[in-house]
Amino acid sequence: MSQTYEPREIEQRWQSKWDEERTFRTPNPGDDDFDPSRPKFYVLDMFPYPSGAGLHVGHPIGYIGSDVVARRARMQGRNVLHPMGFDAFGLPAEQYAIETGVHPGEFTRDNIDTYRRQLQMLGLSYDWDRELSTCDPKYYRWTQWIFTRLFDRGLAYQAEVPVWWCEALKTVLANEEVINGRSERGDHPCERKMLKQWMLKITAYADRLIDDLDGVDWPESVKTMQREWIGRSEGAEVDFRLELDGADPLTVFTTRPDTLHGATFMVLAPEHPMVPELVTDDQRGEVEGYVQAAQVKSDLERTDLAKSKTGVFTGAYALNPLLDAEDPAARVPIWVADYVLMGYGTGAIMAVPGHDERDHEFASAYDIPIRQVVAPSGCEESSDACFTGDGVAINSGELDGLETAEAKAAAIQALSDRGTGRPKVTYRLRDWLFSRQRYWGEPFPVVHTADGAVHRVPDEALPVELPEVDDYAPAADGSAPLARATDWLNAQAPDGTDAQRDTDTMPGWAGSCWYYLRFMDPHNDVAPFDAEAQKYWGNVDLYVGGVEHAVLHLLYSRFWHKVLYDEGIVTTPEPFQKLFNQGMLTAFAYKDSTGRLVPTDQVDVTDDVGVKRETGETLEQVIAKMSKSLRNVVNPDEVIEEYGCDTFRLYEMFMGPLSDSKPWNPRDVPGCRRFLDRVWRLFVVEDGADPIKPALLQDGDGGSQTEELERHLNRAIKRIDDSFGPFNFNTGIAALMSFVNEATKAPDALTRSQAQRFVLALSPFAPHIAEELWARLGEGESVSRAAWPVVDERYLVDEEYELVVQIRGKVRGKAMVPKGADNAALEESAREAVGELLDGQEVVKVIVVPERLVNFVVK
RNA sequence: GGGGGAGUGGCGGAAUCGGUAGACGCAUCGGCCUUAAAAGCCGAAGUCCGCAAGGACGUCCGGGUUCGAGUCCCGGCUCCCCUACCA
Repeated sequence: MSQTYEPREIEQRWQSKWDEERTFRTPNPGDDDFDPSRPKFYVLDMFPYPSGAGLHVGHPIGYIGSDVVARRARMQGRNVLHPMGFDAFGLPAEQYAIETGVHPGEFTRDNIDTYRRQLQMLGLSYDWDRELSTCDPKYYRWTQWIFTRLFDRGLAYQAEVPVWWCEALKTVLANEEVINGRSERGDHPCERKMLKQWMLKITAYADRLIDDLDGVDWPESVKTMQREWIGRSEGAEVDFRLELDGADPLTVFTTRPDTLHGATFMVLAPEHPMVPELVTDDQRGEVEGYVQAAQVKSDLERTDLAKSKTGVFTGAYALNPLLDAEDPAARVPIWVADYVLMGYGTGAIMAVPGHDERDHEFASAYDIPIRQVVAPSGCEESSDACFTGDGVAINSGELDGLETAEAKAAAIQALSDRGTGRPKVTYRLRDWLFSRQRYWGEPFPVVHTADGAVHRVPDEALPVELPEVDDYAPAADGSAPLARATDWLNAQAPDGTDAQRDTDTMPGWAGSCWYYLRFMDPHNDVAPFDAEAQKYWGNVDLYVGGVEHAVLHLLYSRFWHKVLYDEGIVTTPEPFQKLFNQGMLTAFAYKDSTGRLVPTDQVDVTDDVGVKRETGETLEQVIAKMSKSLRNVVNPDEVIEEYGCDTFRLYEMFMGPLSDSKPWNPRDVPGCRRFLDRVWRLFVVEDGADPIKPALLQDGDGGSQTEELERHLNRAIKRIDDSFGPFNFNTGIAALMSFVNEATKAPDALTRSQAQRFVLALSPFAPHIAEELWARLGEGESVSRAAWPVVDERYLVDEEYELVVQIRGKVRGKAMVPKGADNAALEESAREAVGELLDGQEVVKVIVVPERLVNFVVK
């Protein structure tokens, strides 16, 4: 029998064994084999949406990283929860269903099978007994259950709101799903419409969502994005009385009440409800035309493309509440302009062109007066320029001389006294639009009675299962597919009266809001999860995923988690203690002289130079995202087929720090395979008959070379350990490579103990070859449950080291010196090392840094 | 416009505290092995000058601090990611 390294055979054999023996099964509190003395560790990947295309090599880089962490934690004696599941409701499956008539559930199931197969091929140590899928009624029963808790608390409500309507998708989309007026999925145009929708009151949690970020170990950039997304801003609401009999005052929001005296006009959003009421007859035609034009403009046109601001005068005037009505400055004209958005604040502003860039731009365009009311500190001059910073109030009556902060407070006080204003905190965050007129999602667990009341479905009647329909497409009028499931539609309210089910479904984000909790107890059919299990597992210790979820998923999950915390069913205020974002995996692409990217399959690459096959033109190598159009997408199946899964895992970890974005280079992959070949040959004589070198089956203590190897091994394990902090496994793997290089040069010096510790240190990265060598070393237990090797500090220090000798900071010599030598001895050795180079030089100063260098400073 | 990150050989990337720049891997070149090739093993290799010994220059650019700067400070350039009229 040949003893060559055959990764495919080894990997398949061990994967089957792990599967059969449930090697990575994680017991819960209460299970027979649960050991409460071990500390818990919950490592979670952001679970994937299983698309039809399968995984590409960029997908698993985070999964491999978290798997490496999970495997080491297990070897360090922790109870490791490391599960995987699928985010399975959502638009792509439904679009596919509409196009093909295939049930989205069937399509999704097939995709999940592909994903599961691909994930299992990677040798990831998941506890597959805990696998879940958000479209499974056993799962979404509890998603609905949580929704009813939100409903009971008044956090879920229906309202007529302006929403993004996507005609192509025939559904509403959340603000976040619309980018520049086009749908994020599919890039279809979208428009604003008023529709009755389910909303979740996430704004009630805005402050807690900001404040509790302080307690989690997340990248600062993600915390910043969340804070900015919530966008808390403090200021005041100010009421402007209109010069119009019987009209309600016009309320605006401002963060700068101190600049109220500088308000020379006001602006309403085109959608503002008071526009038709206050516009004068003279101006009506022009205003209506403008409002209509704004309505059909996409957001893209209203923002990006519109470099200059536009607007029209309504003919109406309002009165500044801080000024005497007789004061001519109190009378401010009201304009309509689309740079003011209905969705923020009150949809109306007081415009202070002296101290706001946008207002300044508008005033300049329409010749509106600019009044300076804040002077930069220490400078009494005022100018026509726009000053947006803090300073001292001027031209502001009673506020004059006050610093900006004081002036704000004084202005708010003055307004409050007059009953024309009040302090106000506004958030950029809107309530969460939570319904879709689609089929493939969780039905709402509510029924509507004829009297217009909404009743939530009692717990025991959950889940409200999705009915079968024969057409998944929304109707042309925008009514949901579920409206056609007539039998299903008719239900009863809890008191027995006739009722209708809700025909909307929840958005794709719903299921992912709490899946990390279900993993703690995924088969529970009397509760979303057992209280004991949740208490033990707590929150996620390490959550690994892409930065693209920095706001939406992570914000929504945090919101639901806090609601569950208030319900008393989770014990931590935050769901994810530490967050880590893996970098994006890119690929090389090639640009021709016109700067166009050439599809990779039309490029020949030799010696890192790309040449366009047809024309022979030399191309410039650049780094680009992997994309279908560039044909530079690499499929993991092929890499694993050619080199093996251990090589694939090792390469992905060896490329660079896990958080960095870096290019996949197919030419580098064989280097990692070569390393594993060398590892193998260190243990196994390939053309021999023994499964392992016989010397490795006995304890031995070797000679001086063994001692030297021991240093290398301890250094390598130290670097591996260190790499788990910053997730730069590339440095740890490099140290393992160095060890193998040394051991290969002295093959007889390697002892059994060293061989074992090396295999253990390698095992998180290349678990299959590690299991195989571990077994061949005669060990019966899986390497994944063996104890992680401990560094022996004594081997990290050398008794002799190389002292660098510099003259004026330039390296001029080296000397081997014993550790612990005193400064005088070091200087003496240094003088010897540089010899005559110091002759005739005047040494002004000698810098001695023990363990490092000696530097002679000469004139 | 705002926020975040990054610029080191032909390429991916190393370099605890300011202390030998380029670990490890790829590609390249040489040697050994072989009838030959592949594989493997051993070795060279930042750039420039030099036969060599050796020297000069080198971490995006320009200044500064220091005995000594990839690392610290000031100014500028380039690239990537996110975000975008939020009053």
